[in-house]
Amino acid sequence: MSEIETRTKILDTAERLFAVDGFASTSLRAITREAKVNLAAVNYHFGSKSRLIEEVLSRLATPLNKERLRLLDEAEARAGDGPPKLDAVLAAFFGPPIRTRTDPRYADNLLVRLLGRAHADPREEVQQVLRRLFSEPFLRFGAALRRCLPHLAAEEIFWRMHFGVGGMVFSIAIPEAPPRLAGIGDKTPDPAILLERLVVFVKAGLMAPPTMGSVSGDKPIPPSGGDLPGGEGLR
Amino acid sequence: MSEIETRTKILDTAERLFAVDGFASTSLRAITREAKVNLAAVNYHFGSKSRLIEEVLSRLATPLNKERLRLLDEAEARAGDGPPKLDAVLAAFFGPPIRTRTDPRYADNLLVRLLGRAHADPREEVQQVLRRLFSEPFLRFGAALRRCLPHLAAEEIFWRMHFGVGGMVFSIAIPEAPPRLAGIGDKTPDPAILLERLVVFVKAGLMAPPTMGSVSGDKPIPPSGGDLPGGEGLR
DNA sequence: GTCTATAACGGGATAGAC
DNA sequence: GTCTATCCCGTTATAGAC
Repeated sequence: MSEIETRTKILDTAERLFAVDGFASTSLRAITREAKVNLAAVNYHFGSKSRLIEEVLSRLATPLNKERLRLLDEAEARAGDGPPKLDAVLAAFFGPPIRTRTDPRYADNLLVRLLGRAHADPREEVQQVLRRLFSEPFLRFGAALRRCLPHLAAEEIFWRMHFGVGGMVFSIAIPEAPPRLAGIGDKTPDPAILLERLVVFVKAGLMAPPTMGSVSGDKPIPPSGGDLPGGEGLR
Repeated sequence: MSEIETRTKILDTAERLFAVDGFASTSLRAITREAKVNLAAVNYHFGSKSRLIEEVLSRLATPLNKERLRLLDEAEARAGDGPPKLDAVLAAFFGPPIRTRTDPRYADNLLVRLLGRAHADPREEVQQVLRRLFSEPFLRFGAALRRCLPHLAAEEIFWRMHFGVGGMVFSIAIPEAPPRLAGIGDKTPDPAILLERLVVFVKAGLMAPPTMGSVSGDKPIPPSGGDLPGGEGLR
């Protein structure tokens, strides 16, 4: 068996198992057993489990980011000198990951689930990889959104976008809880419909009026640290 | 040392470590070391790590649910026979977990972080516990929201609520990624402000027009919102 | 009830034959 | 490059002393 095949088989299998069971619960033994390769091959090709995780993530992030940025570029080009359309920006961001379901390799939302696992992983090494892979596209989308929503502080856009990412990750990527919780049924609905629901939801959330002041019922704490507006702020 | 003290010390320490490092990455050794109790005490008092996790979760869920439902009852009482106010319902749902930061035991958003870890955990046993603990309150809030938003299909409300929960969990509960990703700085902002941002965001999302694919017998959304490039996207 | 000691197991990593 | 065999460690769990 050629070296490349082995490497790829490991990556493919690891990707699937990581997405379904999480990184911590997936052992190298399970991966190599399913991939029908030898246990030692992982360390030979990747050096360690950590670096295998890193490889898996960066292999999927590269085309994903490219596609997202391509769509964003298109949206900005269509808008000329003005701000791009909010719908187009959101579709460029949320569309590519969700549409990967049409790729047979990523059936069952494998890619989005994997992203969810990574985002939820507490280990600093995983978080580092995520920052390395996604910081730049995230910043570009942040900039585009600021142009769409000039009345909002950059910090507010940032957090609202994070709520949206959280929504995607939690509802689609980590499908354990949602479907059964409320007795709606066992099956996750068609991802295309979820995408539409999500974009509608996030768009409305982004277009909400700026946040100011504190929600009733919460008594503020002596301001030793954080203060409301601006503060540490944005560049 | 009394039996109760030991048990409680284990619960307190486990809670903190689980919240910070996740369930899988926290060993019983780490817990007993920090709690200054014997390793075997965990198995003596709880039987297994799984049941310790269950205990930790149910200990925090009980008062949390009680408070949430109390606030919901109040909101419904204030509304008389009409539907409760949407703001009040959302504040009843999101407020209690976030406000736990004023409890010194849950400083640093420990409670919400723990909820996040649990929701993101792939293990069926953990998901079972979550369903057991949170199904009933979740259904009650779902019913209240349906009364606030009678034009939305129950399924749509359900998913939008999940997006909101995802937003909370991902942005507040799992703080590894957000603050640093976009160069906004290292510190998580004041949770009171986050709560308000979140409520504003979720409220707007809930009040968005129905999604096109929804089963509610309603008018389709304005088509200006639905253009998702990429063809495959929506049906 | 609590702790010491250890069992029983599975994990990741590695040396060395081929 | 690949595989076999093995190492060493940390894990949960348990048996038995106190």
